[in-house]
Amino acid sequence: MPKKRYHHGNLRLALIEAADNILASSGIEGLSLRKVAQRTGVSATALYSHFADKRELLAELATRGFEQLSVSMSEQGKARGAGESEMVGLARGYVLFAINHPALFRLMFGSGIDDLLEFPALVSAGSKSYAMMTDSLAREIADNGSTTSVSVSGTAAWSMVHGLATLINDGRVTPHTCGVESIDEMITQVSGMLIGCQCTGSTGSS
Amino acid sequence: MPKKRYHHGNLRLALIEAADNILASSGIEGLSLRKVAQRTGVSATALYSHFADKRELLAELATRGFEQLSVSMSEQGKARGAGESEMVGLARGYVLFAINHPALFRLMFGSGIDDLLEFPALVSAGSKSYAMMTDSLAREIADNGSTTSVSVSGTAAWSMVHGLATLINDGRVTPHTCGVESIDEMITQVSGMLIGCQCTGSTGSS
DNA sequence: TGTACATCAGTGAACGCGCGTTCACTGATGTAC
DNA sequence: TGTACATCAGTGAACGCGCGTTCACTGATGTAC
Repeated sequence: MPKKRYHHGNLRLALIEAADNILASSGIEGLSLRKVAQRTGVSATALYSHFADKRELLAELATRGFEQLSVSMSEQGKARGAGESEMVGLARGYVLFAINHPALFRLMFGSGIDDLLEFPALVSAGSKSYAMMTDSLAREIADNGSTTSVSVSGTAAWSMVHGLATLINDGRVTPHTCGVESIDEMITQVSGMLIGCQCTGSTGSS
Repeated sequence: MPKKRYHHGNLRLALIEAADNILASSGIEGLSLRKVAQRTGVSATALYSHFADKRELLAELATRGFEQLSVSMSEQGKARGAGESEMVGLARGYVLFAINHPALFRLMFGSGIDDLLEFPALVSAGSKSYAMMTDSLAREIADNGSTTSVSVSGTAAWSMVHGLATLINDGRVTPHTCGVESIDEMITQVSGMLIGCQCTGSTGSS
């Protein structure tokens, strides 16, 4: 590929990757179209041949983020240690993705994109991680004969995992506050409590 | 109090309240000093007699937010239903605060303020909610003779409650996806699983 | 009680900045013949 | 194989905007005497 051509070749992909890098290093508020263009070595407006506007670029980033999240979850789900439930593996994949891509994770879940319902690919990619968790959980529950409903357990599991990821990224919990040695141990210990949850159910009566 | 005076009387408080209203209605990205001044009926720069810069105002908002959060938790902790553990009450107070003040909640935990360690009042107010949870949890655990460490249980509990609040605010879970009738039932059901967690501990061996 | 004066809360014009987006354009490319 | 031409990716100047912050200032206030 020669050094300088008028046509880029695959500008769309190059723009996405540049945006991804800027997002990772400067956060969502540091991500401007002008910086994306500059890093790609292209005029500030070349981007409009590939995206309608900024929101469309952000939606693309978020969609790809959800795909990476699913990959991370299923990888860790397969690679889990002996005696660990699949749920713990998925949880580890979820949290590891979040702490390796904090700004992207924030973009995916935060209100960074106004009307995300306008982007069906984003919505469906987003649902996939939840489905992976609840499917796995349904299997565990069936094995255990628990009485707790899958949808409540699924919400609780997703909440715990998502909350842990968020609190770590925001610096609110650390291995030190959790009384363990490493982030990895924190993930394992906390997500290990998930199975305990759906075995015993709530102690609240009423 | 006469209608128009050169000196406001309590401009600092009025600015904080205006900022709070704008935050609630327009979100963090819609909150500018000029709008705060305009809503307060004061020149754009009057604010600088009371705050060093925008960050200081945001830090004040977040600090007050944490104080409100603590109040909500202890109120709901006291008002909990018969048979419910204190933990469930605290969790309900936490989530209700979050969904009643979504933008403020995001400011408090998100990375909206650059160097929040510079604001000791904010840091200590922020720690209080966590302490309330872990203290309550420590009491429950002592009652139950569980073997799980308080710090791991505390992290797990906070994670679940914080995650639920966040996912509700981001529109990722709803009563419908959770298979229940109302937000309130969702809070009760999900946070009710907390006690189950610290009773049984992890099933993971290793 | 009346006056002089220091204090400082609030003013208003102005600054420089980076932003997303528009517009008419230019030039490289691939295809039809 | 060579040429004409339609396509459209990428250009560059310009737009209007709202922003945080600065600066020298003004005028209300409370206090000392």
